[in-house]
Amino acid sequence: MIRKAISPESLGSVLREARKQKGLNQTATGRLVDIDQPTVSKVEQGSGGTQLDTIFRLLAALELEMVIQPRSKTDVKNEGDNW
Amino acid sequence: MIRKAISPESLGSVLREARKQKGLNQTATGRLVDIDQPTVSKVEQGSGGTQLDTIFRLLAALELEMVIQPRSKTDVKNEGDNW
DNA sequence: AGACTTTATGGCAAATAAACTATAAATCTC
DNA sequence: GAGATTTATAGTTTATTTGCCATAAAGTCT
Repeated sequence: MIRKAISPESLGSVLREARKQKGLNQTATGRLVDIDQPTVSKVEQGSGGTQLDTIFRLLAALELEMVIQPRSKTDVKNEGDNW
Repeated sequence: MIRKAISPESLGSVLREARKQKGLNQTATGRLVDIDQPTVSKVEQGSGGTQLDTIFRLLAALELEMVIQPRSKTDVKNEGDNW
């Protein structure tokens, strides 16, 4: 479960993973927060042109939150099965 | 130091705080990653229309990283001074 | 293989982000 | 309070996102 998002692509992967773990498809996810399926698809594929608002909408739909922190050079791996 | 970003507005605040702590102004920050000053201003004010790519550029300029995690209902406060 | 579900891609219209430049407004400094 | 720096706002232009609708492509299941 990758959680660190260092680019639109990796963020897209994180969102896709989270969505699947919730057993949702793109259509259902989008419907929760008024985003159409093609847009969800593009975000998950890592479109850097995605608008910030769309990201926060998706985070809400997937019950996720964003944390901003200093770059951890060391901490490369994600200690993690905690979700 | 708020680090949890739950909306474009709070993300803007986090970025502004981080920028100031690095002793940078909007012009200098933007120059690091090819974003003009007015755009930095808008992001810090919380424009939801900001593009994701612009956010990652700014995170890079400020040496920050984004982490996505399950929403923590409890963890309201930010245990703090570690940055 | 065939039917069904899910995801990806395309065109169109409306809305808007960002660069650029300029300038107004706010903030700091002496 | 004047002067300098920093931030906010505005107009114009270009490029792009998104919703909408349709459809193609890929994946799943019996």
